[in-house]
Amino acid sequence: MQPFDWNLVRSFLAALEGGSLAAASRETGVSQPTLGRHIDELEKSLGVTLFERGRQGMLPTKAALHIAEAAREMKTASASLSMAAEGDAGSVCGTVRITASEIVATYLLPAILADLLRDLPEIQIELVASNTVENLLQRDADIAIRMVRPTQNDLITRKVGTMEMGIYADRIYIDRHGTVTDFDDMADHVIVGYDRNDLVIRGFAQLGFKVDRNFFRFRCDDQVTAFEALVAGTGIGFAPRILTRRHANLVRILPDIEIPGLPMWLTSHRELRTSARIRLVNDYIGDRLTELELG
Amino acid sequence: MQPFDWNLVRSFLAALEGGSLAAASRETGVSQPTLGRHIDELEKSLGVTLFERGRQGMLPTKAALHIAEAAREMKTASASLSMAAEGDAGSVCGTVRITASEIVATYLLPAILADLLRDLPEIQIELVASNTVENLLQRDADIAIRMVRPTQNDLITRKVGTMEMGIYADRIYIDRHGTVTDFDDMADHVIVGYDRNDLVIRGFAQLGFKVDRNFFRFRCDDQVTAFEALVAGTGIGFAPRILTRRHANLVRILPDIEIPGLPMWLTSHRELRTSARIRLVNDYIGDRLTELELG
DNA sequence: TGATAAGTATTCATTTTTGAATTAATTGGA
DNA sequence: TCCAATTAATTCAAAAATGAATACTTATCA
Repeated sequence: MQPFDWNLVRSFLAALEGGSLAAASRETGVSQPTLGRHIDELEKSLGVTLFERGRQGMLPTKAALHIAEAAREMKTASASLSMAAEGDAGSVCGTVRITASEIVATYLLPAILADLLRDLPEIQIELVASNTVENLLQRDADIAIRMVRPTQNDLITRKVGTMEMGIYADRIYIDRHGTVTDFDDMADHVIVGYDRNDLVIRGFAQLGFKVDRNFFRFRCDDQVTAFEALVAGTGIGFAPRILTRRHANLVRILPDIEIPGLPMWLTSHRELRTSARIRLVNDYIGDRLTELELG
Repeated sequence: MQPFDWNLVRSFLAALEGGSLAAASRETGVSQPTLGRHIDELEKSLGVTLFERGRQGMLPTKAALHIAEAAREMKTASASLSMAAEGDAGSVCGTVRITASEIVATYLLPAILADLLRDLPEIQIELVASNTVENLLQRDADIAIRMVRPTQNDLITRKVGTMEMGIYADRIYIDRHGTVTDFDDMADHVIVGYDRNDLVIRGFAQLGFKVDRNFFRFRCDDQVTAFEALVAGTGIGFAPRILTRRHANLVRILPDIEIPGLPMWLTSHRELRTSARIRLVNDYIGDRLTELELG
């Protein structure tokens, strides 16, 4: 059994995930002809057809999907390896890549990062605002701040507080449509909500209120946009209480309804704890987030 | 963070496990200058020194050992990948690599494999007689026959019988030294045993007889050599009963002492069961071993 | 139907990687 | 102390991999 060229696996994964050689080429920076040759070679050395090519992009065969799992394991292990090495390199200067939910990245982190950049002059920051859970094991980011506790192993997680939520509307909206004194009144109002995230719906279910998607008359994928819509007087909506303090015109509605708060988790790969640089940033952000008055 | 050349990891592992570039070169078939350059390049792209070179071979640094685990994971994943592909390729011709304990490989398998080679003409066999447990996950072999149940996950294991043991001596020895009627008599005799394997010692402990290494006056690393020594009349020893049938001059001693038998496990990687070729060989050997009169 | 866009394959000059041969350095033993 | 053996580094010509440019194929849509 002679081993195959491990680099071919990287090209294979890129093609599989990109859906086409062209996409993979854009993603990886490797030229499209090279990627094509890599796939050819991998197919030859494994004796298996991996893609039906042509038409529109490359269509993975069953064999390709079968192989994919092991290929991702290789990628994960390679990321572990470079992380382990990074720890040994142990330099404090360089880039740290952070991912956070849209709300946190937009409204909470900038102030903290501004101070961090001032206090740690050798460090550069990349901030990715995204609600999709990046894969820390494959090092899509060094540090993640999320509202759900990560399930992957080998991650170091620290709870940095709970974001208390409330129901709010802008005074403009209240003046125009009257206030809400009872939960049942809300059926007559414009409710602002997120399109994809069913967190709020489940939250209501916990409280005994049955609502579905149609409960929200104004829906929006983007949490930041939804919050700004709330501030602009579009309707009634749910918002982290810490954000509403900055807007004097936001009025709390039905303060008696207890909405479960969102826990905030700061996460990084265990290997990264051996990297002085990332540990530094991790601790800095963690401390600052913990200090915030989230209630 | 730009990714590094994954092939460098293979060279790194070879150098680490071989202990020198030259050894790694012999092992992998890659030339020694190339391996050296690979290590250089890996060190450069990880920013870490991996080996103190010179003196006698290459001395791994702490960083190298730190990285090694992830590197082995990559190797394991790559083996998984090629095994998965092999199943999809589904060809019946080719090589199957088998590892078995010395006794099994020497005395039991040859007859079986002779038939197998006749019945399955497209298949080639590599047989490794070794008491060290090879790593099936890294594909040191496709099929393993062992006296201990493998503990690794992702392995498919089948018990193919229990090798009953007995205490024997050749008639030559008996004639010269007299027979043994009581266990305590054995202290006056030459006992043949394996040097490293403490299985027999533990077996005695289970039976309530306390013996230590010095109990064996003739010790030998090699199980096959030990058995042949027994046959040649060197002394009294333990042997699988199935082997003693071939030697009419071997006399069973103290037949009332019940020695626990050795279970025999036939193992292969789960992915390999999807390979028609290996499944074929696995089942063939499994059936034939099961049919043996091991008692 | 033809224009367009998006994809894969091919060609070829350039760059990179490789191994055979050789050199240099170190170790262990007579 | 010198010799033999073993090791890593260097040199250089040959082989392999790469990307820019280009050709080819096929969906999509007016």
